[in-house]
Amino acid sequence: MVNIGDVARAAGVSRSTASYALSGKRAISTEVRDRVDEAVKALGYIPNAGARALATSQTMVLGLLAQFLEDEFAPAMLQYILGVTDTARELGYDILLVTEADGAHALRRITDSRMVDGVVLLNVAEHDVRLPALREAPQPGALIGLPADCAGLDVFDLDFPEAGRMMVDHLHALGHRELVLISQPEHVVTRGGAYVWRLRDAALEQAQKRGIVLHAVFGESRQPAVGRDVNAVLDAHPSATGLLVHNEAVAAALPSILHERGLSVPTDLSVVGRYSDEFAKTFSLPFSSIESAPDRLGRMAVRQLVRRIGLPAGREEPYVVRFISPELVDRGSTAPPR
Amino acid sequence: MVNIGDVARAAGVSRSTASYALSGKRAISTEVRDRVDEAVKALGYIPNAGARALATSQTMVLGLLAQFLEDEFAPAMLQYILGVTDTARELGYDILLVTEADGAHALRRITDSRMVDGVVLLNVAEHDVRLPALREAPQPGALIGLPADCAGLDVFDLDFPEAGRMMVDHLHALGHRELVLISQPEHVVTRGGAYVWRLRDAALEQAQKRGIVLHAVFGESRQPAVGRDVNAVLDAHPSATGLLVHNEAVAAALPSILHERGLSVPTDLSVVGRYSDEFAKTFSLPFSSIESAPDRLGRMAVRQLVRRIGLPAGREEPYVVRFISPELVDRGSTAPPR
DNA sequence: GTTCATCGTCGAACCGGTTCGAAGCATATG
DNA sequence: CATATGCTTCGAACCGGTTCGACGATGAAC
Repeated sequence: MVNIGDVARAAGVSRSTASYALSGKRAISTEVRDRVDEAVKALGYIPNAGARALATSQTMVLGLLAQFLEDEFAPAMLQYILGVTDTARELGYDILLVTEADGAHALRRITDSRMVDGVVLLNVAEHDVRLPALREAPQPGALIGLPADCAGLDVFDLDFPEAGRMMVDHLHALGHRELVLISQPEHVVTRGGAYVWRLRDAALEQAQKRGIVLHAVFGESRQPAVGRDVNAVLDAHPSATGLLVHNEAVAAALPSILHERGLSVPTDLSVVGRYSDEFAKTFSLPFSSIESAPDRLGRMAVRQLVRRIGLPAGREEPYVVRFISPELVDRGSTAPPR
Repeated sequence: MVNIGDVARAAGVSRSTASYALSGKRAISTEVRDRVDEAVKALGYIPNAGARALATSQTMVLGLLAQFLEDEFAPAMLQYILGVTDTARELGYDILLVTEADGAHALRRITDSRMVDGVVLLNVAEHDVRLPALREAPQPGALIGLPADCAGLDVFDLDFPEAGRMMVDHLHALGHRELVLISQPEHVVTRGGAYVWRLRDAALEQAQKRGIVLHAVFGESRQPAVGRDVNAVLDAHPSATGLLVHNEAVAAALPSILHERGLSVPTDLSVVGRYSDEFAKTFSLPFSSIESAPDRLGRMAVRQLVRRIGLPAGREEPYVVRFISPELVDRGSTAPPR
């Protein structure tokens, strides 16, 4: 393989001069620079990443730690991953994707061996076991998902409480007085998915504030349990006129279920969901919903991470915790109750 | 950061001895080995990946080139990715995930800079532009998806022609004599997704051989076009008694569509799909289908790639093209026609 | 009591970049 | 004419591992 020595020889200069000509870190005569550029092209020279990493202690690679937990909706994850990889590439970074079950161990491995310049954590839990490892790591990290303790970390997430309030207010304003909220399965919550609680608590509080009834239940995430469960919920609350769905599997199954029950939307029942735009498009869900914009979160996290990596040693900017505001996309699935 | 020199000093030996003690490539007294192991633990030593890559010209990283093409079903991709990452990790490799639009360029970048020891290509097209770049690369590569020319590459794919024949034969055996096949959108094919053609051609041929009628059409992949299109297809072939669905978006939309038309499965219409098991579970599709087992393909590709990486220089084993046999999972959506 | 293997360890070189200090040279300055 | 200045370029050291050749010590063989 051709190395910088070959380039230097072909251009008739020393290795250091070739290096400076390419990096532009010192003044080089245009004549020499042209000769070096020519040699690079002629020989097809591409710097060796390992050698460069060793010399500069920069790998231009970011770690992306995704954990695929059972009973969480996997396809949604892909949107985050794409947001992260695309943005990273725009900024000159590649992505090391880690899906190991033992996230803390994997994190230590890639940070301590200096394979990456920084790390993005996906699907962060309330008390995420990866956080202690990340805080000890020599590289900075950014989180997608809000944990209990954000100290020393940049955190990005959807404003779930606000999403809960918006869903309630939207239906309240239309005149609804009894609603049902179907959340993710309860074991998603106990495992640390606090976003479920945050939306739910805020929705309950807002309902109380508005003086309306909100039945909050946990849904299933797999068929055939989903169908049975949703039917049971609807049977249990026959007078409810609005449905809030914070559960992709339930949302996906809902059109068929309502059809079977002879209910039409929004005449018989108003429905508001909470899932990504991409999800709605792919599965043709006709429900108004609060977008979660996973690609935007990925983009923000990488931007901030790269900014922090670029900070001169010693200088530490304040860490940010940033929530994106929920937006309700109207697909015509809500109306005043009958 | 602690390096091997620190370990050597703590153990009272030379750097080379410490290295040999850790790698086991030369005989070392148990006493020294224990002292070195102790020092490693006490100092928390983890070798620098860049330095090791430079010295050994092995990075223990595999490149994974995924391309997210418009109008192809993205969530399916995730299953491949997981099969690849999990298997790679089992074999000691990490994964560099590349999703750049210009795949050939990205491939050259990561191979020529020696960031990876090998490459897995996902979603390979009939005349994939990445293949010339891969053939010139110094590292081996494995493909998931069958291109026109497999020379010098290990290739893995589902046996799509056999899948097409199985779908036809299954319904033919039940007594059906007029079928409709809905494939992926036509522009997926023209862009190089030859698997669509391979299944379709084999199905048509098999239908002819059995002496039955098969109407082969291309479906849409996005709502609301999917719904309109499927309804039009059903209207156009009112006497067809069986439906073959090689299109995730159509499969996902089908339950609602059939419900609206007042058709029940399998009494009025028999349906056979072709999608992954995971897809069927997540979206509660009640259709018998041919599994594509994306995780198994990912696993096979990585296994073979790692085997080839381990081959001593100069020795070249014959390249393999391996198809996994389709399996029809019966979910009770087929029956003799009325 | 030499000679010869064998075993365990060390020093030095190497992988391929980057970067620091210094040196050569032409030109401007006193 | 001697010195200062700025612009280019070079040599050498360094990043942190691995690996080759050599060397001293120990025990066996003759």
